[in-house]
Amino acid sequence: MEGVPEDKCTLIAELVRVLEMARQLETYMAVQQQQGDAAGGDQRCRALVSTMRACIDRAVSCCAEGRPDSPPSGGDGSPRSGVSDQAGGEFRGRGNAAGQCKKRKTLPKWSSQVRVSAVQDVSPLDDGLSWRKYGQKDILGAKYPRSYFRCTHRHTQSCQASKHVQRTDGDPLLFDVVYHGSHTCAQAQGAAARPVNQPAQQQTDTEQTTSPGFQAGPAVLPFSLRPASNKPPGAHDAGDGATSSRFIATGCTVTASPFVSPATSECRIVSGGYALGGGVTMAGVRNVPDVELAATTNSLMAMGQMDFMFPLDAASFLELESPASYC
DNA sequence: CCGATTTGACCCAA
DNA sequence: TTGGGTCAAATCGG
Repeated sequence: MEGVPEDKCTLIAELVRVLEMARQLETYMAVQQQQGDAAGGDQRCRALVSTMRACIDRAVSCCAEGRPDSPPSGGDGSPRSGVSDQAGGEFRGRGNAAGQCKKRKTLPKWSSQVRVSAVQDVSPLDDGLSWRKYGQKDILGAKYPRSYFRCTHRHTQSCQASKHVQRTDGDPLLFDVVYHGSHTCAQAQGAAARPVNQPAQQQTDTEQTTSPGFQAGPAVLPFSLRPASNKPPGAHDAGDGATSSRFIATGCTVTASPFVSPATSECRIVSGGYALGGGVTMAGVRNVPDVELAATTNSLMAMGQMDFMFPLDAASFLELESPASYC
């Protein structure tokens, strides 16, 4: 976080280029639509896409190479978000008589971004697992409070999983979801709880196709967005594996939410955990192009428009983005 | 009555 | 000292 290393400069440059191209692409497409000029525009679009991919490729390479020193804020990753809920979280905490955890232990963590179709529509945030809200906090500089969830079975099954959810400032429809630790409870055993950063977990493919089905039931709406009525009825061990893990299994960027409302919702994994790489923090990985850009709305939102095209080349492109490959 | 949510207070890392 | 993360009592709802 101090000086900007060369790698990062390159990275930034590449990202800027991609951004610019995205804008151009957007413009071309808009023109196409108006003029019905499919031929010429199409070629230009292809060229742009190709170049963009190359840029992203280089950017990802930069990430990978710069990784060793990438833990930007402190060795263990984000300094603030260090998690204290580890196994046996019960004995942590104030007073901490046990005193066995002087330092907050950092669990593997990864984040995703979830876009909802409407402010009150938080169903895409349901990852199929049962979470219990244990806190909410206003975050300095953030418009919206951050909600804290932990696995419902934390005490009964010592499941360490927890997650933080927060609306992004720029886009109220976009949520930042940060997962800490992986589910070890029974509901996760089935299929769900695999950390999204475990790409080998290919069991998600089936879920993908069934996504609407498992969601059909009462959705978990663990957010305070909703009116006072609490307790989402469907929040228990659905065991329906529909979790964030599916995101990662298919790559980092998934458009058209695999979850509930594919039409409008959108989820994307922002980062891989550093469990694999042993040091890459989310902050570091957030440099992944489409991710960061998507999170940063405003003028950068042009990238958001591009999402639809990534899946076209998803195979190769996503490989680059697979957290395991560089995290 | 039981389990989930809310919310103020506390703990701890930076 | 500050602010993020967590605890736990109070409250709510089925």
